[in-house]
Amino acid sequence: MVGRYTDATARFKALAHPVRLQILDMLRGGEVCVCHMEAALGKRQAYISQQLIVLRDAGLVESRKDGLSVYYRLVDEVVADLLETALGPVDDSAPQVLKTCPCPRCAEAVSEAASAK
Amino acid sequence: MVGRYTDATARFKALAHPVRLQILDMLRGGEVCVCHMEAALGKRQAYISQQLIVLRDAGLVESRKDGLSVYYRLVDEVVADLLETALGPVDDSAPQVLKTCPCPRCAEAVSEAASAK
DNA sequence: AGTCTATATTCAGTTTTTTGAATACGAAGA
DNA sequence: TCTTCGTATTCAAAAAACTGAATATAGACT
Repeated sequence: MVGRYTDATARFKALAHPVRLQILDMLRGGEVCVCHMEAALGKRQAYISQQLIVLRDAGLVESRKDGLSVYYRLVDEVVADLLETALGPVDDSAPQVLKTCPCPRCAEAVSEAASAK
Repeated sequence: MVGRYTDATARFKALAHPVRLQILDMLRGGEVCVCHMEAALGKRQAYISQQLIVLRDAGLVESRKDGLSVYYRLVDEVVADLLETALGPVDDSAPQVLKTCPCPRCAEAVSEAASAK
């Protein structure tokens, strides 16, 4: 009963940061690799990694390793609900594939688009 | 489009504090005066007032003056929704009337209970 | 093994937040 | 008007978070 507020506090604290919110917003559309975030946000990789650690320590995101890339995703529906309430509905107008992202997923999509020309 | 995350950040920042969360949780049951919070939380009045200012500046609560007392309430449903998601359903097991609260509302209720003996 | 690539961690300087003490303000009653 | 009561504000010291630079790690490829 005593940790009820401190748990929620830790969660909100992690949410209270514009870059971290932006990352979480990206994750609403599904899992995303770090290089993707780097390309999309225009921030240094080390910086993004730092914020991801904060998010993971707060129990908001989980990660999965696939080859060289690490993919992050939201932990559960509670997180998604908080984002929905705070940010509104998911905006999927942002591109899912980025030319400057080196991960296999993006590289493949980009080369396919090029050969389809 | 640019202030989208900074707005939400400010809101989360105000939420990211155990005492402020506890105050907001109280307000889920309806408006509450400052002296009530003082009695319920066991914190000094000045401290509570500080936290209320933070909550008001973040646009989470509003206040109403009635005689000597000031009553606070949640601003809108968005705030209530965030609390619902983060804290779970409203817990109305806590006493609405406190013997150590000097506001008219509580004083009256306490004296009634005494005379009903 | 050596190298490259994607990601993670450490560290220190700077800025921001937190907290408590002291004090100010405004309304109501004597 | 003087006092009391409930609430608000100011201030400074302590604690915490932010940010950027440098560096470490782990896996894949040659």
